[in-house]
Amino acid sequence: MSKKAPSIRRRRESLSRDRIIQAAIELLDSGGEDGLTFRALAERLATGPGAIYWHMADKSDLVTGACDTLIARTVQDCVGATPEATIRVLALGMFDAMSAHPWLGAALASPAGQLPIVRILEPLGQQVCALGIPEDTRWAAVSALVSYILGVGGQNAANGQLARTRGLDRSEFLDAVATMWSQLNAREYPFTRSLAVRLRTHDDRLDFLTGIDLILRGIESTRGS
Amino acid sequence: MSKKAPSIRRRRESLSRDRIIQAAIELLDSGGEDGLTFRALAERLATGPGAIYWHMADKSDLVTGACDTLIARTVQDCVGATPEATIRVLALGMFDAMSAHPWLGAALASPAGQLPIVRILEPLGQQVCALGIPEDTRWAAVSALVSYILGVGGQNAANGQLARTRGLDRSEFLDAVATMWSQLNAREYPFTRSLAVRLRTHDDRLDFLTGIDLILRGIESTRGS
DNA sequence: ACCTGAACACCGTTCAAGT
DNA sequence: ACCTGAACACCGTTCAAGT
Repeated sequence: MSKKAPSIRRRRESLSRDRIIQAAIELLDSGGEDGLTFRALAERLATGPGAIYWHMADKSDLVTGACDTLIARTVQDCVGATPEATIRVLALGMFDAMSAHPWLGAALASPAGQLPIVRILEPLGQQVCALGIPEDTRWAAVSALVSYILGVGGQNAANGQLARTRGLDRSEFLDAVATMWSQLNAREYPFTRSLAVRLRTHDDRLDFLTGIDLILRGIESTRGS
Repeated sequence: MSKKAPSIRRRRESLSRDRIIQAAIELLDSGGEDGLTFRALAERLATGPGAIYWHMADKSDLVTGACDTLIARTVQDCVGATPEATIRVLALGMFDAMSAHPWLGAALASPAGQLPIVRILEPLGQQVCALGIPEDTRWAAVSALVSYILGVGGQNAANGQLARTRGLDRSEFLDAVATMWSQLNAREYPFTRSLAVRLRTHDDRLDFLTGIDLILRGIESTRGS
């Protein structure tokens, strides 16, 4: 995008880690986890599978790079008026990123995602410190936030992948799950059945935020002790 | 194990869904997620890959069955003196199951895990109801608990898989992570660096329980509102 | 230094053929 | 009804060979 070389044919730019990772993200976005293949990636980059191995160690390196790029983008410039507000913004940013890239939740839960997770662990930890939480409960607070965010993300990813496999859109899928739940044995599964109704109308994003607020309240209640 | 046919050679019991799932669990336990293969499974059951397809729909069916069997075992007979105590027992049971079967966390976060998750959703939901939480915040409460449990499980699974790949035992692995964290840029990653020390000595199970208690306190603080 | 593409050792899944 | 095992269409990864 620089203006230095105005009308050079940019079709044959040489391969680079960044270009490869960008192409990997596009493949993941359009085809899910199974869509990322060395052969498909090579084709998209107009080269052979072997060329990619010159720049990337292996498939795990590819996934780590994709996660890292997206999380870095999500986390930058997240600020709110208070520590609580910033935590909410960070959490919502992750939620939205995982919604926009349904493979992200699963990838972060894989070994390849462990390094990128540090990028979200750090700012959350800083905000928890800013909340004035005593040192011995800081880890529990941050761990609860991170695990909750990743847990919700993983669930969304799994549901999205399930829906895609069956060729359903979001509301069709929710309807299918709701129907399945409402057919569960009434004596064994009263609670899950009672959720079935709620499922069709609920707002994922709002529910997610409610969960964050719940954890924040739990965190703040430890401040005095 | 019945006594009906005392000395029949039990080597050639015919295939069944249960026997296949049991073998699948053993394979997953010993070889991780990559260890479960139709060919390896067939060999262990002294048959061909095709035979398994007579009893199971596909690999996803295999994984769902394995998760379902383990969760059902974990959840049964979980009772405590109070709803809070029961929730703790349920959560710890899941934590221990995911520690004993390191592939379980990842499997539950995959599409194949969505059905088995209902088995843990239900008793948690029932206990949250028993806590007297108003209906409109029940879902947030249960969702926070389930997501947290699955999130922690997923992280443990990812770490375990990473450690296994590099042939490290638990303390060697923690040491490696702690070292990596302590080498992060001091200005960008002060919080993560401060965790590095703690990491070598912390108790996963205890930290997990602290997180559960944190969420429980958050839940209880909504009871009045 | 960087790329090519055939080849290797695997997968999940299918299916004609057997009993 | 249940099982066999060869065959198909893929994978990730390697590596001699090119430029």
